[in-house]
Amino acid sequence: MGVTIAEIARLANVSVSTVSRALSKSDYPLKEETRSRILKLAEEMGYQPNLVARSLQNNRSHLVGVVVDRMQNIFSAATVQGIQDGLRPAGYSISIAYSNRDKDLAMEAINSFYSRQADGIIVINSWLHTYNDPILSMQDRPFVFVNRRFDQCMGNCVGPGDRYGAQMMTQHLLDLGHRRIGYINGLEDWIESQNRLAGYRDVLLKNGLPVDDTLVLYGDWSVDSGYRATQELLALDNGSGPSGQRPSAIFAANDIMALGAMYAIQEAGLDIPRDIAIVGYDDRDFAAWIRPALTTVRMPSFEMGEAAARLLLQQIAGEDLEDATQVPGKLIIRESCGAKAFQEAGITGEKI
Amino acid sequence: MGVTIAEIARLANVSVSTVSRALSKSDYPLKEETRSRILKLAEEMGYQPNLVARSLQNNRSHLVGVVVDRMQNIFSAATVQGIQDGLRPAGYSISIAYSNRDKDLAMEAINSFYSRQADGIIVINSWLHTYNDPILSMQDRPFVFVNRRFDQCMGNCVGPGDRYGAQMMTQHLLDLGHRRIGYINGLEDWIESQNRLAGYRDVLLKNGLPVDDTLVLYGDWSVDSGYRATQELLALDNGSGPSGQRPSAIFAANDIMALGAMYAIQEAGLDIPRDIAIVGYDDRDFAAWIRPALTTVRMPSFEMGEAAARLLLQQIAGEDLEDATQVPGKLIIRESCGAKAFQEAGITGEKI
DNA sequence: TTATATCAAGCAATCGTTTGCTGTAATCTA
DNA sequence: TAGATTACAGCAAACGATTGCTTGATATAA
Repeated sequence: MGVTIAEIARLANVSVSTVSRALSKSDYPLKEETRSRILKLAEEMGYQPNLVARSLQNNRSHLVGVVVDRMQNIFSAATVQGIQDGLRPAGYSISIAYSNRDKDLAMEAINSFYSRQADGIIVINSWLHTYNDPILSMQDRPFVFVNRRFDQCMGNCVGPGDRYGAQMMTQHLLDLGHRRIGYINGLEDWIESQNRLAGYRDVLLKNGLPVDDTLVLYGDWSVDSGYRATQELLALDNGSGPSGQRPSAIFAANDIMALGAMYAIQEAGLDIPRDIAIVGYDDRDFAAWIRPALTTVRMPSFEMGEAAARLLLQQIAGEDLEDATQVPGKLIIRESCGAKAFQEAGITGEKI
Repeated sequence: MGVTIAEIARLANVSVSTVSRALSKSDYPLKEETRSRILKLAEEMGYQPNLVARSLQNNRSHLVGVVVDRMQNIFSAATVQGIQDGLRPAGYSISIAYSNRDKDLAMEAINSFYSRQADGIIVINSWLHTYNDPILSMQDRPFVFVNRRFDQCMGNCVGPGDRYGAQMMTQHLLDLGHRRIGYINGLEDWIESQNRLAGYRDVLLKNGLPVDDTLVLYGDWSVDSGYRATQELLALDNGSGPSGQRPSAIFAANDIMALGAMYAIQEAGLDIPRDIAIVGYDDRDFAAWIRPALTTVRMPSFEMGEAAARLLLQQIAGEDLEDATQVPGKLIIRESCGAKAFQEAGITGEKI
């Protein structure tokens, strides 16, 4: 199909080796005239190297396989973008396949990548909770896990700093003067739920505040579950002393439940954030669009992708890491937490 | 790295050709004993064919390159999922690169795919309105454009049936009894805006209704622009006869502006859908989460991906199409249009 | 029994590049 | 001027799989 170095060699009256070296070995001793003649010819003929042939020869495909659960997963998508940005400067392309959270499909994808001689594999894994088969088959080649940590391969893992993110957010609410903060967690067995709840607890304890279990409820990540949990929190207002009082702020473990919480609050005739503040986690696109705009923690999906690319490149270069990489999220302050009103009232960041 | 057919051949005491044929040429005359012995050995040794070597030999990479604008574009992501689903059964993998809406980056991606000997290329092109360079460079090989049509290559294009989608939605509103329907369009020079507006007009005209230009406003796809346009539409209510009356329904050309419209309506103390119905376009995830849930038209992103895969496979097989492929969207009826209340009131689908 | 068809499996070229080794001319050193 | 370097460029063997052609053995037909 395309132009080959053999054709260039014929037209330039040199051997294929000379063309090959003119094109890629800039340090090889070649007469300047010869080299430039070949380069010019290649340019004119529109030569594009055949990466397949090159791969076969050097045993380096410059291809990285990426496994995601679903393409539409917005977090995975951002991570893929980060991976690509991190890999492109090094001349790597990516091939992608989705697992649909199915172990067999994931295995199939990984095998297919290896058949294509991928130099490494990145698994964006928001679902595998235990370390098993797919990983075993990767052991001897460069690979990175994004989103899950496994003790057996800490150095190959990149995770979001969920605990740290929840700490930031909780501290932010404390700084705004809140002392009773409701927490709506996600499904109990998700690692995200555990880490975020831990971050919330960390900060309360550090500040000498009680962790009141009546303020911690569980949802299933859905709008409805956030709505119902909030109704429960609002019903706490039974006037029987501070411990029974409803919270002045609610921290939902994701934006979707936070949205449900907002509906419950508005339905109760209360104002956000004046009567009650509400914050979420993830920073999905709608968080900026709803009113009041949602204060939240941005998942560092893109940055995790960049980190994964770095890590993989290091492995390919032969270096190995000991510890897992944690990428911190970012506090996104909008309207629903009341920080703006707070600032406009001329109050500084001091606790009230 | 991996097991090669040469190693299998040595252990099986046969030549590499025999192994190759046992593994892939099921119709080649081989003694059954030999074949099964080789197959068993390959299985035991964990043989995985080297697709790079195979590609070099048969001049078929079974790889398809996909160019998207951004990975995070939720529509592109769904299309990629569809492409993968359509391509997998045929044994194709995909490589992906993003263009960031930059022509040079897109060209770079396309060239890189060709360097890798991709058997075809799919460009998910929700951005470039004219795109000559890449088209020219792809002319001689299989390729498909998703989301944009080009006269030079109609048969290689897959588009969403935006006009049809807007027709469906407008008809739906008419069926619910609405006669004055406000329309908030997107940016005027976007092809989406033009097609959707055309669909809205089609149905009004077909039903003998006037197309009142005071009811057609333009936004820039943002929440705010939908909000402002709706305020204008509400201000129409000046009591100076029917032509000055505010609409009883508003059709926004995307869900995001529809969200802004909702805020304007709620702020005016009106109820959705009782006082005024509001519908959108796209079916973004939040459309199902907001209250009232948004009636909208689902973009057939996934289905366009499947269609693109089919089209590409046909081209690879040597068939060529004449006409562009249109994939129709789907009407998603939720709460904001009032259809449910309508049905619950026992009214059938007849026009009032 | 001889000529012919059929079955099984091997030989070797090929795909496009890379690279170790070799060969030859030009240049340098003593 | 002889011998040793250096500078350029070609030969040919890889990389792993596929496949047209050939060969030898066996079965069938005349």
